[in-house]
Amino acid sequence: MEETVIDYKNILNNIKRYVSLNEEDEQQFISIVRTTKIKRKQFIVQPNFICSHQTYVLKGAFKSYFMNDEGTEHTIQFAIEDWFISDFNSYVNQSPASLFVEALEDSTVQQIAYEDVENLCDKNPKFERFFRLVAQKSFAFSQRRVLSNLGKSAEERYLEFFNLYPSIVQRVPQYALASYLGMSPEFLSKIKKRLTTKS
Amino acid sequence: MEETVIDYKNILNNIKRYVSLNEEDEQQFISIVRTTKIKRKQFIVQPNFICSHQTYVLKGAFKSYFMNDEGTEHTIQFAIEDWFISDFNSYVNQSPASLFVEALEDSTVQQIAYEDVENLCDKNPKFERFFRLVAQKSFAFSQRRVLSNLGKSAEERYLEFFNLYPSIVQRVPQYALASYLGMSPEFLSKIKKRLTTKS
DNA sequence: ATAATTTCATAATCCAGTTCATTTTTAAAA
DNA sequence: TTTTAAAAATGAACTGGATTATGAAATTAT
Repeated sequence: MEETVIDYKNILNNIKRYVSLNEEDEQQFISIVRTTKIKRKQFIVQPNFICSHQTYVLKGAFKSYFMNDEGTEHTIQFAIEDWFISDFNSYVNQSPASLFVEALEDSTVQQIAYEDVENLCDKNPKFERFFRLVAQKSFAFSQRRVLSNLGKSAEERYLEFFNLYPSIVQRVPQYALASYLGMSPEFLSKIKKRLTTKS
Repeated sequence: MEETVIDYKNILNNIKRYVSLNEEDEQQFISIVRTTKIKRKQFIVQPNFICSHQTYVLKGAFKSYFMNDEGTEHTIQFAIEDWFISDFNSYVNQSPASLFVEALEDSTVQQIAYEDVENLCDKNPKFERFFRLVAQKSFAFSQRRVLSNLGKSAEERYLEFFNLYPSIVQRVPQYALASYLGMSPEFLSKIKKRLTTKS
């Protein structure tokens, strides 16, 4: 038999970085959270289906990626513990997704549905505030990331990512990382060799 | 003597795409808006200064750009009538900007200050909602833009931009557009020639 | 108007990164 | 454990787009 004590501490702490919550607020939020196990290689978002949930990673690892007409995979984001992941465009507009979101390991996630979130925001302005701040910070963060890569060579991009997220580099397949960093897997391989033989 | 009847219709309609406003809401919002004229080549945001306002373009055109260590200009965004522009990362975190925002023409803008916005959101949940939705949509939009350029050649990126924003192509300097599209001005010139001689 | 400054066009050369083809290593499945 | 499949490494040949340089055209300022 499997242990099923569900832990809301992490996701609640995440929220509390932006707004303070009392006991009742916490209960309101918990009531819309659904905890699920996801097997490696399983998809939680797929193109043409509407992305109905935001997913918080309690344990495990995911990648989101776009597949273009030629069938080339373009990695958009990685998510490990304490990160959110989704096809945000599909989620916000409740329109068909263009991304895959796939588990890279057996994982446990906590999901909240679009409608429940909207209702919660309606009912309790603290959450309206939380989701405003999160969206703003996420947008700001994504712009900062664009900036920090501007004019950088492939090697510089790899080094920057390695310094920021060493644990992710170990954990995800190298071809997915190459794709995320905007280079071919062969070239990333070459870079890594250059770096190890150099030092 | 200069005419100074200030027009709030446009910026209010922009808000009303997301939330409905009664007379009092409108007054609340108008009270924090400041209308200013900006001369061509004037900066409204500069690196190391905190970006204290969001700027709505009532008339005119702007670009935001990043200058890297080698002094190369990287255009991030254009804004013409009915667009907002700022260094959003600096604005949201009230941290020093890394972008320039510069007027490309003599312009008229309407600005709202960070603190006033936060107070307004506190006071009136409609605006909390509005700024949540805007941030979410902006983030979603920026992600969509990234996707639509993935795996595209320089020519395809130019064509896509041209189809979406023909008026901007006419209005902004070509080197700035090239920089926005992530190519050298020489190469954009080559592309345009290729396209005109082809047809 | 006209001088000064930006912006745009064109062409030759060059290189960072891709593509393709093969081999080796690692990990999943049975 | 063995089999099978997926991922990583390696190297040779190639290319999209950058760089550099120079002149022409268009704006802006005087």
